[in-house]
Amino acid sequence: MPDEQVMSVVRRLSSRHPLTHGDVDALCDIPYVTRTHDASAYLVREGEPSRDVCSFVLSGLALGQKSTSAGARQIISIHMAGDFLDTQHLFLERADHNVQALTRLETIDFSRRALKRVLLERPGIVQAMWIDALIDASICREWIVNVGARRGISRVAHLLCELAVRFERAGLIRDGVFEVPLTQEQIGDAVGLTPVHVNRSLKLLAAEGLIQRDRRKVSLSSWTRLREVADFSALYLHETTAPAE
Amino acid sequence: MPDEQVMSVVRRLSSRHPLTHGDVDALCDIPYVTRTHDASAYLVREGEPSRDVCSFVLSGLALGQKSTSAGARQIISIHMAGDFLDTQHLFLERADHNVQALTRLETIDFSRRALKRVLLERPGIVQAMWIDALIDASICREWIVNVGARRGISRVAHLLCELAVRFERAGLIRDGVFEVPLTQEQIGDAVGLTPVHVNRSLKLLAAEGLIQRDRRKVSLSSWTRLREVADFSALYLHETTAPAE
DNA sequence: TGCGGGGGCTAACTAATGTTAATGTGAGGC
DNA sequence: GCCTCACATTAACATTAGTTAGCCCCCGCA
Repeated sequence: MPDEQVMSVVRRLSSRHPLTHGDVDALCDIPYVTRTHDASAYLVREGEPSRDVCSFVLSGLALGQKSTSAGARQIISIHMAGDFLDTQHLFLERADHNVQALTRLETIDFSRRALKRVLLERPGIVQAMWIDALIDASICREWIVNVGARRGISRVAHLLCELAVRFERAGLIRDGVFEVPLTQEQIGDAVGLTPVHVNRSLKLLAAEGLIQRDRRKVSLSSWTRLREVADFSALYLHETTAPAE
Repeated sequence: MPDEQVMSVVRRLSSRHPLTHGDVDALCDIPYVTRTHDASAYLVREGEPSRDVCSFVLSGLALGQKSTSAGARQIISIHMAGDFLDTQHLFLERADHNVQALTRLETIDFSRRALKRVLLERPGIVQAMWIDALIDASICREWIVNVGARRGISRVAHLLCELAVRFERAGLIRDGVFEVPLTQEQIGDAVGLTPVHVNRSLKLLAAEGLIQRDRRKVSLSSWTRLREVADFSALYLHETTAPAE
């Protein structure tokens, strides 16, 4: 009988591509452990050999990030409950970015070797997992657009829109309110702005009545107008089940 | 006997992961046609269903790009001889970005359905192709850093470094000189700057003696110093065979 | 309860980049 | 061989975003 933790992995993969009973059984046979990481612990370091595990987030948030020689940090991905952490390194020998826990983080760590073996034997799992990795890459492309082609306030708004949609899907929103557990400096690192300018932008979004804030809790007062400012379209998230408007 | 065009695909995939004779035979059995696209022709359009072919570039350059509602265009990838064009949409139902020929472009177009079937039957090909897609995604991450965390002149320098390494690998460099077939406006669209600022930056790089320019022909006068300005490290390209320094 | 520190907030100033617009220049068409 | 057009170049000016710095507030901790 599969345990509940592995079932959340199965649910995720099934949402990407249908799995057979055999697929599910094979997944359940992969050796794994669950782990807890403290906030700000590093799971993966740029330049080091890929880990011998592949992690799936059960709770908490993690960040992907790289640094420049000038000391600037760029956040390149945000991972939440229900996301894999290592799909981008699954078949690469060396990590090209860091992965760091943002909050206390619970993960399932599968044996990478066993996972790869199962993948290569099972077309359904290959497709599900590959699709998952492709969607990560699609998000990455949208981030290039966000950071390269939009002005400050839109970048911040776009990040909020993306988090709202993804948190909603992950069940992290209660009564329209969600917590963005990023400091304003970290938001800046994600969208390519300084903390001061992030502050200005958030203040402006609130003043325009698009969002409401209380410390790090955010609620979206006008989804329509926020989307507009953010130039947000959920197409790039490739959700098969359309999220509520 | 496999023809020369398909062999260039085999070479590419073999460089990612070893293929068996059976893998090669299977690849050669996939139905394909070769096509020529005029400069600036669209191959893929954002929002449309994925094409029923998967293309591999034989010659010419292609761009991946998205637009914002404000009318700005962001180039998100550059594809040259030896690159696949569709790995990012292979298992997705809808295109999330445009793919456009930058120059006259020759491609091999494989039947997507047949390619997927062969992939799912052959672990070696899955790995080779998946690795190829993962490296595309790694480049994408570095582009986020470039556009989000570096100042103008470094962004331009970084793009030149990347093109130099990739062109070298694709055999497009003669006597240290290569042609960047992008207008300065297009360079700007790739690195998130206006054409005026790209011009300023190129002029400055030339004045500092890091590059030499003659129209769109570029040669790197000081690879070491250019790398330094660009904050360039080739790690993210995941080349297994290290390129000459 | 007092302290210490991190993060939020704001202001004043600076620097980087964008905008607009005018001019130059080379390549291809007729 | 000239015209035309797209692109490159440059300058002057406008705007956005970065920098520096100080204060405040909340929270955890002694």
